[in-house]
Amino acid sequence: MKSGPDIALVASLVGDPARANMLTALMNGRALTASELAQEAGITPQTASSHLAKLETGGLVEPEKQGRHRYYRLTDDDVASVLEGLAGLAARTGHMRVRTGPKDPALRRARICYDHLAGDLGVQMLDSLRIRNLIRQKKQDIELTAEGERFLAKHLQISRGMLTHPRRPVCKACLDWSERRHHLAGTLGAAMMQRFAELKWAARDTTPGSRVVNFTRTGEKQFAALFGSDAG
Amino acid sequence: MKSGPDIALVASLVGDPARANMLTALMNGRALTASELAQEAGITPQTASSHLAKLETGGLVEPEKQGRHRYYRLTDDDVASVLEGLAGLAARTGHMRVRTGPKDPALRRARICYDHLAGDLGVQMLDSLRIRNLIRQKKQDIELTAEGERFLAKHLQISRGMLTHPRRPVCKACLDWSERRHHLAGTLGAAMMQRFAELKWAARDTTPGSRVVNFTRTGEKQFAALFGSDAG
DNA sequence: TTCATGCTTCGATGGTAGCCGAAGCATTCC
DNA sequence: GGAATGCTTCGGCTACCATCGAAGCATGAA
Repeated sequence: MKSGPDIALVASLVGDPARANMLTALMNGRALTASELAQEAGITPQTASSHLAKLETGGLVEPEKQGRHRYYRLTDDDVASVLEGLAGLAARTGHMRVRTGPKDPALRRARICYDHLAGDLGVQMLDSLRIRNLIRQKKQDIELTAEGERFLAKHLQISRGMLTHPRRPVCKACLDWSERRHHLAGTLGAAMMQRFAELKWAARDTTPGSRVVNFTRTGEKQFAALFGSDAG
Repeated sequence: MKSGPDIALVASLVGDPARANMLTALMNGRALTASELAQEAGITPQTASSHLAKLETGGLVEPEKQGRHRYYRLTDDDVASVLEGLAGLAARTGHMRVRTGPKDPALRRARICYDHLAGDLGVQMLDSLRIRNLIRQKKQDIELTAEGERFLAKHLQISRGMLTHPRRPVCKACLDWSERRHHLAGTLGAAMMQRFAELKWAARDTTPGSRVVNFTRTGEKQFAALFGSDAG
């Protein structure tokens, strides 16, 4: 009767609390074992196994066998993007998973979204790039300008060649759930986040499962110098 | 301990097939009544009422009372965007929602879309009108040409004056889910469908809740003469 | 008023899916 | 080899929720 993609099937996968917790845990881009995901969701391994099998056939996660462990990761950042979108819808109705904890402000300020920077600083960065014509954005589509290439090479030692990937766009807009605006995804978003880490500007929170990104004092300065509202 | 929006709550709303069908029906941006949505989802009004209440508190749809009808529309395009994202994920796993039934071929051929003709014949009709310059189409916007007015008056006894409506456009392109192309909506689309019925060219299927439109033998001939690929 | 239509609430039912205990493979370590 | 770990499969239990019939409001028509 109806045709078109079966969104109910995918949505119901995310719709279960246990699976949703697993997926959210995977949003930091790292692969986790089945046991870790079980613990994250607060269920027994056998139940988790069932859930993970469903997520796998649904194409949301991908397994990687390693010894007697089975590591799972999100299939790609498209999945992450949809999850962030859902988070955005949930956020504005005020429905949070649990009461806002002490880490919440930090999470809103800077966090990992799959493999790129999200939160206040992530949005701010994309804004800055756009305003200074380093990228050109048409709704969801973003492309790097010649100026942008020079900027990246000069300040972050990122060359255009590093960013090419057979199945992933260089730039992509990802909707930020805490800011309700876009931040930068794609290989460029990933490369920049990686560079921030390498330069010791920022580091992921050490507590396992956390998505918080902590900026160092100097990192924050450097970041502000490049992408601050009064930069350029 | 967990923070962040409760994505499971929102996702589970979309995860139910009936609700997903309703939401997909609302994807064209138009508001539909509760009954229409019930019919779209293939459920009874009382079940639909329950679903719509949930969708409303979940912030996915917004009601608008009008007389004794209750029109629902998607809250905004953020919701639509997330639904598209989910559709994208579902599409690449090859999971389509195809409920094959005995009526299915008939439904694909000709059916009611709100109050106008949809399906293969609906798309064919719009194509024919466009090719013969009876209408002028710019993406979603369609306008009737002078030739078109003459054509309608001559062959279907439809005058321009019958089509004016305070809140509804004369012509509009409506995306056809079975053909994935546009068919004709608006007051003209409705008037033409009504005329087909009056002329006994076609009639809606008698089974309640069905959207199938059955063409009579002579009706099919007349329709083909006007809008067939070799017509004009 | 009386009737019809559109929608909602209530109550009961049934199917489905999440959940865990127990057992079964697979891999690694001793 | 045997033991331990990580994960999966199987079976049965339970809880939830979609579903519909019947009845109750609200609005509009006659």
